[in-house]
Amino acid sequence: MPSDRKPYHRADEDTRRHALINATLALVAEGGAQAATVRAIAHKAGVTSGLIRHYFSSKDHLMAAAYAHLMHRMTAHSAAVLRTAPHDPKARLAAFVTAALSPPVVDGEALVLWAAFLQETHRDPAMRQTHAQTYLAFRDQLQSLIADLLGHSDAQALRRLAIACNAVIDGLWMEGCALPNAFAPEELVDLGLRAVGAILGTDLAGGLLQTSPLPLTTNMEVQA
Amino acid sequence: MPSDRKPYHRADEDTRRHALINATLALVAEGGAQAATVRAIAHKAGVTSGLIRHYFSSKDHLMAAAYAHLMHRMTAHSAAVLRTAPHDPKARLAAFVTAALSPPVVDGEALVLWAAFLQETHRDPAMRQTHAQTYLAFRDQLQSLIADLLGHSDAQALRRLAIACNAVIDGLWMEGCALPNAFAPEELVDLGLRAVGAILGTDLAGGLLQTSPLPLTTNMEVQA
DNA sequence: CTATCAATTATCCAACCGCATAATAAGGCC
DNA sequence: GGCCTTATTATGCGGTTGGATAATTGATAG
Repeated sequence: MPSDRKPYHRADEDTRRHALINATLALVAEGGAQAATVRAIAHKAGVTSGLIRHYFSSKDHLMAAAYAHLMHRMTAHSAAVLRTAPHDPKARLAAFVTAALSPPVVDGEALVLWAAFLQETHRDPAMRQTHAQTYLAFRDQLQSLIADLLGHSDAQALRRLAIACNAVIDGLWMEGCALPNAFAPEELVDLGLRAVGAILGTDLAGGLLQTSPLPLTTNMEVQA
Repeated sequence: MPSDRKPYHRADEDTRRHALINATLALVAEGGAQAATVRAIAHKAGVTSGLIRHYFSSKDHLMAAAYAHLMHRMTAHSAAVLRTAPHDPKARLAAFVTAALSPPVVDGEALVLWAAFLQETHRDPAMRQTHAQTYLAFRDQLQSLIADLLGHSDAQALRRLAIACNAVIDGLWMEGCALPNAFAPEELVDLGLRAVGAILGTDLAGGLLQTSPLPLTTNMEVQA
C-alpha cells in the first residue's frame, strides 16, 4: 500500500529554527500577530505544525525568539556601522544617524513588526527584557556619540540632548517605514542629519550632503 | 419555576455603543487585539455577547468604530487647544506642541492602542482611511502653524520643516507613553519646545518656561 | 545491510472563536 | 393594567486554535 505521508529530509537544528523564525516574522509582518498561527508558520516554513513544539517549548517561546532575532538584526547593523566609521566624532554621529534612517533599518515591514511585538513586550517578561536592552542600548550609544561630539560631560544636559535626538530619529524612522514612497531616496537621512544638527547646534549634514538645496531652516527671518 | 435569566435594563443606543467601544479599547490596551474577543468585550461592557451584533454588524465594524473613536478623541483635543489659543503664531505653535506632549494625548495606554490598531490599518480599508485622515491632518496643521510663524511660504522648505518637527513630536510622544515614569512632569513638553525651536531656529520655550535651568544645547563649545 | 535513534509527520483533543437564531422580558403606549 | 415592540439574553453551530501524543521514516553508525 502506497504511503501518503509527506516526504521530508532532516535538517540541522539551526536551519529549522531559523526557518521557523523567519516564517513567523514574515507572517506577523503581512498579517499581524494573529496571522502567525502555528499552522500558518509551519506551512510557510515547509514543515508540519508539530515540529514547532519539537524546537520551541511553546508558541510563545517561538514568538520571543523571533522578536529577539528581529531586534538583534537591527542593533547588529548599527553596531557594524560604528565599527567601520571614522574617528571624527562628527562623522561618527552622522554615520550613526544615517544608518538608523536607511535600509535595512528603515523598511516597510519594520514598523508593523515593531508595533506587533510591542504589545507582547508588555506581558512576556523575556520579551520585555529584550526590548529594554535593545532600546536603552541604542539611546546610550547615541548619548555617548553626542558626548564625544560636544566634548563636555554634563550628564543631565547630555541625557536631554540624547532624548531629543533619539526622538527625531524614531519619528523619522516611523514616517520612513510607514510612507516609504513619500520621501526621496536620501531625503530622510538629510532631514535627520539637519534636525539632529539643529538640536545639537552643529552642522552634521554639511560634510556629507553639501549640495542639498534646502536648508532645514534659514535662520534669517525668525532670529531677528 | 424561577428564571435564572440575567436581569437587565434597556439603555439608549449611544450608551450601549459607547460602552462596547470603551470596553474594546480597554481590552486592546491591556491585552492586545487578540484579547478583545466578542465575549470579553461583552463581559467588560456588562452585557452578553449577542448584543454586539445587535449594535455592530460584525466584530470588525466594532473594531473600526473603536479606532475611529480613539483617533477622534485625540484630534478633537488638539483642535480644541488651538481654538482657545492666543493669536501670536509663536504661542500657538507652542500650545500645539504642548498639547501633543501632555495628557491625555500622552498616556500609558495610547501607545499600545496605536500599535495594536496599526496592523489592522494595513488591511481594513475603512480603518486605513481613518488613519490617513487623522495623521495627515495633524501634520498639515503643524505645517500651517510653522508657516504662520516663519512668515514665508516656500512649500518645499515648509514641508521639510513640518516633517522634522512632526518627527520630534512623534518620537517624544512615544517615549513619554512607553516610559511614563522616566520624565519629570513638564520635562517632555520642555524638550519638545526646545527641540522644535532649535529646528525652526526660534525660541519657543522662552516665553513659557523661562526658569528652566537646562538649555537643550548651549551652542558655545560646538559652534566655534 | 541492518539496527537504532530521533527528526518529522499524522492524528486527536479540549477550548475558544465569531456568528446565527430562538427565547424572553423590559419599558413605553393607550 | 394589558399589549406590543424590540432590546437583551440564552443556546447552539461550524471552524480554528495551541498543545499533546502516537506513528513513521530519514539519516547514521557499525
